[in-house]
Amino acid sequence: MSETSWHEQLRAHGYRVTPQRQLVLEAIKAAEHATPEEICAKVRETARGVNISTVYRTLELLEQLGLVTHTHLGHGAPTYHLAADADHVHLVCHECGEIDEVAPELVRDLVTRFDEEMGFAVNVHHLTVFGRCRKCR
Amino acid sequence: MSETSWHEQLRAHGYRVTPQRQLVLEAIKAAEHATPEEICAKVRETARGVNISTVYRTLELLEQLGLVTHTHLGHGAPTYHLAADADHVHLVCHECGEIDEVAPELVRDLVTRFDEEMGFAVNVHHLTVFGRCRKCR
DNA sequence: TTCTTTGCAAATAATTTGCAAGTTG
DNA sequence: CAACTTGCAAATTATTTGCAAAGAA
Repeated sequence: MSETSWHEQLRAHGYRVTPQRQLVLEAIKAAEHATPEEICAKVRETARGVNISTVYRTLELLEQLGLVTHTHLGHGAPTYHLAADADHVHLVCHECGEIDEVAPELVRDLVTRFDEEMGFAVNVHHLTVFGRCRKCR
Repeated sequence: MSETSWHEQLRAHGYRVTPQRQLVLEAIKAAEHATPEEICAKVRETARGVNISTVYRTLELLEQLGLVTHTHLGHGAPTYHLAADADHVHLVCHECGEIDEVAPELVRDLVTRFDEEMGFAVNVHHLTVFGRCRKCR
């Protein structure tokens, strides 16, 4: 997504472009699997701080606009990604906690099947599959 | 699972059979998709109360013994099931929140594929697939 | 200038923990 | 009775909300 594209996407919906929103989006770009708290910390490293509640509000907004997505990799806080980078499925090992990312092709049949057999459109970006990895079996 | 079987399973691991543990297990049996808070409330309906921290500790124990499992059906608290009843995959609609359960056969190919291609053993009980249901598309 | 957004502090929700008192085997 | 469990209250963690001040268009 280009630099200006999301500016316009915000404005088109009556929202404003603010430094805080830019900083949060850049932090998400820079970090894979960042929780709200981590995003907040990351922003503080490089610039003036952004309040944690602003982070929450910004994430909600960016997700609603389709710029970012989130998934749950465990018990704690959800993790956010750029929607453009999110085209993968997460594998999480219950045992060692390792997180792996695999191509969405691996679940293509599943998506097709759910669609055809029950009219359910799977959100692949949100999909996290738990189990036991090769090393921990 | 028989009445005595889990008693022995507890004892075999050095744990004790207590009324609280029985009540929690029965509440899970009676309710589908119960959160810790709901389990606590359910127990209070029918008998002397059980403290919420006891519920948490009991759930952790029962899960560790393989008697119950949990999954995440949304942002809030996780939901627990009897492991014996948990042989299904959850579908959750982002839009209307409806929760559906489908047979694990629908994901059998996925399980096989992850196993063969990456040595990853999928925990089907924990699997929740988010998306958009027929009505909300 | 007008309407949106932010920061801050306080409110909620979801868990977890320490510890003395109660219970099981 | 010794070891395990529970209840209770307090501490944590994650998230949300109200509101006045600051900022974008």
